[in-house]
Amino acid sequence: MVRPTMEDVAAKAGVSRALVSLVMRNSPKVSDQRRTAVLEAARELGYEPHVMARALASRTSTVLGVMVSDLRNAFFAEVVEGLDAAAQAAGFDLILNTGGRSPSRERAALRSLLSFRPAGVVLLSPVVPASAIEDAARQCPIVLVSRTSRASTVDTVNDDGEAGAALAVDHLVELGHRRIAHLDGGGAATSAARRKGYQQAMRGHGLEPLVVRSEHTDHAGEKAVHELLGSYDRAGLPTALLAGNDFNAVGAISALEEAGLRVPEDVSVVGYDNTSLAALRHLSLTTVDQPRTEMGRLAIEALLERVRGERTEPVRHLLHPSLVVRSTTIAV
Amino acid sequence: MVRPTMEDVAAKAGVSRALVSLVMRNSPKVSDQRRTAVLEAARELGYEPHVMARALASRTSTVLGVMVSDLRNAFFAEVVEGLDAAAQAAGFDLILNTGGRSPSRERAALRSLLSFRPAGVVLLSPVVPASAIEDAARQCPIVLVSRTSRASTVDTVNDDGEAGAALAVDHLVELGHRRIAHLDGGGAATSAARRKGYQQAMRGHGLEPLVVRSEHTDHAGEKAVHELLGSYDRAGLPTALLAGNDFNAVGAISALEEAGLRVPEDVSVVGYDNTSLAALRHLSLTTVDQPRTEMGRLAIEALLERVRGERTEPVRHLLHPSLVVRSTTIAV
DNA sequence: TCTATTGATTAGAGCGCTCTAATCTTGTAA
DNA sequence: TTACAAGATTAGAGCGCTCTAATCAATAGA
Repeated sequence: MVRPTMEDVAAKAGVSRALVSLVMRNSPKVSDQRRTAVLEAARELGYEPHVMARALASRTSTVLGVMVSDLRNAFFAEVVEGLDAAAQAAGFDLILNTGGRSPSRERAALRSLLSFRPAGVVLLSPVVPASAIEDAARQCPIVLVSRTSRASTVDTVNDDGEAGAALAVDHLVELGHRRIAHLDGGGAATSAARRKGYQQAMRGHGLEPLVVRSEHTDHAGEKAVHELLGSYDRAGLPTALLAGNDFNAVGAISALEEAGLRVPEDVSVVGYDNTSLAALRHLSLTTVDQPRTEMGRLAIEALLERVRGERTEPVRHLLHPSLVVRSTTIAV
Repeated sequence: MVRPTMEDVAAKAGVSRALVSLVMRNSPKVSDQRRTAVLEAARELGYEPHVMARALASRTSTVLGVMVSDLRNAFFAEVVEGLDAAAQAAGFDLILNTGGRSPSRERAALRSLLSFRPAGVVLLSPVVPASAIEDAARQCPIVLVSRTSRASTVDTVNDDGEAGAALAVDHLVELGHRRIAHLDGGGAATSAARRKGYQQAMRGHGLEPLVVRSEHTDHAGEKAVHELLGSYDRAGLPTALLAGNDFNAVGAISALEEAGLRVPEDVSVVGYDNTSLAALRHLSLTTVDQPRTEMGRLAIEALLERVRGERTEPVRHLLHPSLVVRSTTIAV
């Protein structure tokens, strides 16, 4: 289990440790002859540079911290995939943590990430207070995904939830719907924008908004529909629902079908996020797509710009969502 | 962005660096008076030990590498959650990579993990050849999840796919089904065991196995059902399907319903993995549950046993799956 | 009073690397 | 032949920490 060091490679190749270091960093100022000899020795010994020692000596890190609230949520998992792809492409490695939507656990997770002295940290929909984020930003560049910030030291990557919700409302109105309810995402960081976009779009069409408080789970979606069913008779029921996210939409669909209402014939349903769930032929959910891979890419990009000192002004990426029309929406 | 070091804390507290080191490691041989002073100084400066420097100096790592083939698969994402929880509890951090089911990318990912000199590495359903894994095992303890190995240097954590498939078959037979087809998982590492368990269970019940080649995606599930529909007339069609995993099952259900067959009235369907997908009320898929959190926990435990030198013999965890009966299976 | 003894503290080397500055080689121009 | 520039190589300090061994202080025993 004891791995060779640069010293071993140097001895084997008959050169100095410094020369091996130069070769390992692809320095151009090494003769071809020596380079070959060093590479050969390294290969024979199975030598690979020790990333941590390198980080310590060079005072630069190739590690990026990622805190994700919950990997079980397909949306987050897919953003992490995007982060990973972008990080790998840039030669960075991710150290990953989950915070479980608990402020105290998130705090510990963040502290743990920072103790690696990472080049930067990505926080995926964190629930810690803004002050904790600003404290962290004093230690290394921070990018927030799916959460906004006013601090000039942190960058943010979000989808334009207002636009996304409006997209969905426009689509439904175009299909002739007029009674369109929104199942609100509750405490989720993205809820406010989606709700606002919904309300504005409704009013823009001269329609009355109807917001039902809910959460980003399928169970909450069911409950919200039950509430609606309890409050309205069949004729007064909304003909379309804009759910807070895909999970919520699936729950809503369940409850509707259980109540004998067909989707989309009786009620149209639109989700949000376009998770892999929505794409399943079996569900074929009309939903608003957030470009997750792109979000991951932009987050890494923003981080690296700060790392390289290319920028000190904050950047606020507001990605344009797009509507993916599938089978859960239909003309009224 | 320049963070305080142990030296700074020592200066502020008026003690030596070594003493600060002792305090940071909770050594009992420090007087209460000094401990308080050091802790106070650390707090004021916002000092946190540098994990990498610590790793280098102590020649021990608190980092565990994790390579996951694909985070989009909810099963893997949930195992990673389990790994993270167990690692956090033991004071370890995860560095995470994706390999994208490509041997070359997995190789690079693994190399990248090893260059951190981690205490151990967890490989989640890797597709690299066994030799690459054994090479890695020469550098640090390796645990394989959802993949078997004969090497005495690597530990494995798997669910008992044979037992799981048999559980499903038994359930279906008990419901009166006799024509039960299996949609095979193709190249996936877990496929062979599930197929074997299915075949043995079928023969055990005096039934003829029928294996349809498929993959672990919903699209492949649809295709497999189309094949079945093309090969059998309505009367000869299997009355039950055991899919390779949940995604595959969902695809199969779609195709069945599209063909005018109701699930479960006409055809019962059983999935595998019990991903969050299966639990959605809307699908309510009968499926075989793998204890993912437990798998993550056992993987970390096995790793740490090797790290601590408590064990050199390989361990082969074969977890007992359980059947979760929901709404996609019914008596014939 | 002097020496053990115990517990608390610290000096200093070293982990595996990078980086600056110094040194060693060549080739070339005068 | 000498001087010098340019390129190739290396010595050595240092990154922030741990760890061993040494030192120091305070108490106890003779």
